[in-house]
Amino acid sequence: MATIYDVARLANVSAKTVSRVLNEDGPVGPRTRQAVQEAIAQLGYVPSNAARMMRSNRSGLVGLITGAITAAQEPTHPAGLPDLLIVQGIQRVMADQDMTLMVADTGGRADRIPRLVRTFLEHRAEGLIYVADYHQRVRLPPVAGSTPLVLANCFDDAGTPAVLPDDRRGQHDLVARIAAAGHRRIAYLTLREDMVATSLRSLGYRDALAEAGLPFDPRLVQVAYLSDGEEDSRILVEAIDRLLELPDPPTVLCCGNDAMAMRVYGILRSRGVRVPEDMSVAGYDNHRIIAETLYPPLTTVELPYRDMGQRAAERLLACISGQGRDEPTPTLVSGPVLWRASVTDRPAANPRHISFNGRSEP
Amino acid sequence: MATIYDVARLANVSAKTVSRVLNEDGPVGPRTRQAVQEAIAQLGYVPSNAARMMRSNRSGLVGLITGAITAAQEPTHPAGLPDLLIVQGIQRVMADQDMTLMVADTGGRADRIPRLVRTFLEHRAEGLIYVADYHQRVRLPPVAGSTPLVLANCFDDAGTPAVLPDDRRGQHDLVARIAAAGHRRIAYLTLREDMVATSLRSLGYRDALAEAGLPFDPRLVQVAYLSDGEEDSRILVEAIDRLLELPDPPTVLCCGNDAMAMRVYGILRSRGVRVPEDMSVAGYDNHRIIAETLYPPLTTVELPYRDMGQRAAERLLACISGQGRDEPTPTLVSGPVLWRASVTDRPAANPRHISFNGRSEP
DNA sequence: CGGTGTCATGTCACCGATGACATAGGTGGG
DNA sequence: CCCACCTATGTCATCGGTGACATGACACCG
Repeated sequence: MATIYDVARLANVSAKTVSRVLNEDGPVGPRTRQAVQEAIAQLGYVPSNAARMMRSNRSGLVGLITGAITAAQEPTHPAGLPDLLIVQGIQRVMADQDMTLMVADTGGRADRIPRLVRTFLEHRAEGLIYVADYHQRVRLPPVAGSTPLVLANCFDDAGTPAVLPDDRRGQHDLVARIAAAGHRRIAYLTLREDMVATSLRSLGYRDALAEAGLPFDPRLVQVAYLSDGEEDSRILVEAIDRLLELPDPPTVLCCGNDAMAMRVYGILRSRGVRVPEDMSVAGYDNHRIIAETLYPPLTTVELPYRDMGQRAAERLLACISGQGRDEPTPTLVSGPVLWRASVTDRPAANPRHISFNGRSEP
Repeated sequence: MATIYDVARLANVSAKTVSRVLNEDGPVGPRTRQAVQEAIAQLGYVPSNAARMMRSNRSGLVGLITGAITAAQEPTHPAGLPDLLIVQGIQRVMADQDMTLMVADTGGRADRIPRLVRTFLEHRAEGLIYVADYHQRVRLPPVAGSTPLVLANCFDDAGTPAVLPDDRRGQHDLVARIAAAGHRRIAYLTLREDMVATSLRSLGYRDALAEAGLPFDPRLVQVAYLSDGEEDSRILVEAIDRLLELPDPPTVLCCGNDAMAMRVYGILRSRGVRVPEDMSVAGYDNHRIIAETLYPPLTTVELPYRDMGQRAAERLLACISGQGRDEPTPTLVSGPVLWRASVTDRPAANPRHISFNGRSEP
């Protein structure tokens, strides 16, 4: 690859003059500039960032560490790739700032993180972002040096700047909206209990009930986590059957995520329960391919991954420029409720108790 | 950040000796090595890749350009993010080779590509990969210099090395398997006709019919592309209704992708047609969150994105090392048929003609 | 006991760009 | 008319590593 000296020789000027043309530094005569630009074009010269960096000490690089890319293939996370939307949001902000994003993937193995961090430090990344695939607590090895770190979709105990989804508020907004639509018996099928999102959303659910003046009925809350295996839908089936058999059954099922809602559609149909005529269903995540393609389209809450990425990027840039005071408060990001046809606006006051028998259709 | 000279001073040796310890170059005395390592640890020293690169001329970087990350948000591509799996496959191979992947996103605007390429060249990336979000023909600006380029999920007219899904074979394998299961009337609901995948898969469909000794009936092939808008499901509904009204209706519907299959489930159910008892359904892509979560689970063809990424990465590495002769032949990658419960293994020989009336359930 | 390796380490130049400073004309004010 | 000043350009050192080569201290061999 051609160097600045090759250009200088071809244009019959000094390397410094070429540098001036490139960076619009000091004054350059019009015909000299012309000659230099022609030489650059002719040689296909592209300046070397490495050499530049040695003097300026600015790499223009930001490192991103995620388990997202690889984790998506693991059956552990059936939800798939939504966390990559975070990467998207980050990428966009960085591109606007002329920063280049370097992406590394843990391959699902946390023990690789130190090596990745080291690689980024070798490239003198100006900051690092760690993106988790779902809202969780993490414990990362300390980053050597003064390179700032921001956590996205996760947090730690060390007060590292973090950007998190506002699960409590999201579930609250959804349930509040559902209550406003006239529903009084609102069931909640939760994800695994040990997930951060589950406990936060449960709080949001109760917040909204209280605000709406509705009583909290523990029988309406069921843990119905589905991992990948098919047999696990048994848990979900049983949970739904229990709800349907209640003397005063719910008129709407809020699901832990959209994938669960999709299964719920199938299960309800196999019971002869129509969605939304007999039973409304709501999800969480706004996993669009599901929510928009299902029939009827699914009412859900946007999990604002892209916004979170954007906020994380902005927070990191603030840290890099040194302006951002290192407030340990996590940034909470909330998304809107997306009201679609899967939840009726005026539920029947007292829906008839629906009988069913096994999996056969009515 | 500490330099090699800081380490040298602290360890009372020359910088070169530190370099030797780091790279296990020439011989170093045991106590000297010890002292150097302690100094490195104490200072948290990390060597600068930029400085290293200036001499060795090896950056260890590979540039990846994609519209994937941003395009996923656009409503144009309801399929979402599967192409990111390609990135995943690439990432894995590169990590194994101690290469760092730099990812840039076009934000859906092709006019940004030259700038991104330039950035990568400034960083002296040793090779570039362009990843498209669906199988298509592209036209990229030429990459200045001798930096090799590989196309993934797309191809051009210039003979640039490319890695592509074997759509023809995939559809063939699926239809062949379905025919082997005893189906004789196999319908095909295609994606948009102008897509590369559509024409290739149509060929595969006909290949398989011919092999199985089944006649080709043009009435069984319907263009049923669904873009994002809801009203477009009308096209799909009409296509299905036409098929159901045939005097000799199909026993199985092959869909252009899994998302379409998901809609087909809903439409069939609204017609009182049971899946798979009355009608089998197959998809394409193995979009796992759909295929595995639907009830019944969806028979589909794996679109081997991850493999494609891997192959693209390997091909690029071959180009970089100069071994790989620049064969302009595209690499075709095929994925397996995933046989699940949505297609019956022994269809009724002559399924009764199913009557329906509008959207009401039976 | 001198020559010849080998080991352990140091010296120096160089990779490609740029900052600090120098220099050579031309221009205008006092 | 001379000097201060601006414009256009060049010179040189430097950033942080590493390759090429040098050096000093032993050890081994004939």
